[in-house]
Amino acid sequence: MPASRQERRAALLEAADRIVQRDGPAVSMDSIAAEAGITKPILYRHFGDKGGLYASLAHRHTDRLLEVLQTALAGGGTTRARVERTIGAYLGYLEAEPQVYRFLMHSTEAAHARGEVQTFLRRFSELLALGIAAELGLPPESVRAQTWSRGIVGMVQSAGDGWLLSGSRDRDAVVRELTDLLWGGYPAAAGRRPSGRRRTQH
Amino acid sequence: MPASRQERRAALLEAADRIVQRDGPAVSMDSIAAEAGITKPILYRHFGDKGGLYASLAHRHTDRLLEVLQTALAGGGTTRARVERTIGAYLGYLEAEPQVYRFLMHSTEAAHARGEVQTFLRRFSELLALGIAAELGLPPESVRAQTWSRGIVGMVQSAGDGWLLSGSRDRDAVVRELTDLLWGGYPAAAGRRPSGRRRTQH
DNA sequence: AGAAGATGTTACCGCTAGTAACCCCGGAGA
DNA sequence: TCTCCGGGGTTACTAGCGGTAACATCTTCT
Repeated sequence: MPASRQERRAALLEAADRIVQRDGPAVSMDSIAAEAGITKPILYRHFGDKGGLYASLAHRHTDRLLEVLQTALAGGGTTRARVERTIGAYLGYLEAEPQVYRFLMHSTEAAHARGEVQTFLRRFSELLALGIAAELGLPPESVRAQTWSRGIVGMVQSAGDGWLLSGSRDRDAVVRELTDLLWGGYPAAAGRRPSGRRRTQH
Repeated sequence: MPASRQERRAALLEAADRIVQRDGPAVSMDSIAAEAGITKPILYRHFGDKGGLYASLAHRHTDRLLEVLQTALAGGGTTRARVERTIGAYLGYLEAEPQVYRFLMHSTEAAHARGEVQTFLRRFSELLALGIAAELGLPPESVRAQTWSRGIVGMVQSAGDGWLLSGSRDRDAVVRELTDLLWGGYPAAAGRRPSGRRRTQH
């Protein structure tokens, strides 16, 4: 029955995932073990500690998401098209798996998974920074590109969060709004208005 | 000795703050009580539970920060000047009190304070949304303004985080970079480059 | 067959959040 | 002066958690 070590581990993660989705992230190791049909020490043999388990759990999800985003970003088309596609992919993921997202981002008890999420954000951010730097003809280590990429990542993440919270309205509309924002929509719109104090600046 | 109930409470928060700054956020209620020179049940009489204490603790800081940001945002000057001033105020706060910031945002154990931080972000975001809507002549409940404001808040927060992490370089440079990003610096710079696939788009 | 090692279990430890029960002391009423 | 009473304080406890040591069992190689 024990199959290979890898499969066993995968089965355990599967069980852990199931019960976390059902009972929320504030779940005891005993419960997880029970759901998997085994007892605690086995979990510890496989994952070291609770942090390790949650990290593995988070890793599966973030890895998949990273791949999706990477693909969306690397595809063809204009810069704007690629940005829109990537933001859309991210929001699509949120829409498809909101409970996973909430587990990763907002679970108060799953602070252990935080590290994986940070790593994910950092990795994607670095990726994006390289893309931006290349596109702008800046050196790959350009701090400007890094600041921008971190900012963009945070922007999409935060806006996506709010979007998810306020009962998902049309996804594409949000994607377009965010892209507009990146494309200078804010000062442009303000400059166009009479109440705006100045015209387009630079 | 017990002074008024309010003062007592403030003194307790002061003590809690002290020990959290010193020993990190993963601190037991016993330690906090000891630092305050009393015992546990008193803490519970004042704050209900650990979550309540951490929430109060967070509230003091977020309230102060919110006021700072509100002031910076509401001041005079061009739109861009006000944005720059507000971002600068935020980064200045991070620079001045990094350990407080880390406690609020990244402490794994202080997940209890999370709620307060969320509230803070939401409140400021709503404030900003109103400002944006007014400036753009949109209705106050405009979802576009809301998406933008959430996005901008997240952008600054995330970029600030990265900035703090990578040994604070010049703050004003980061402020300018972020403002540039909001003012359409990304497509503008990309459009100017030969490697960009197209000219300014839109 | 028998040793070795993986796999699983029971039973425990130490620590933490949270609480019940008591204690002590200052003041009001007789 | 004695007594009652209420609020600030403490001790001592419970329940449940993460984590581990020690024991049992089943497989497999020689």
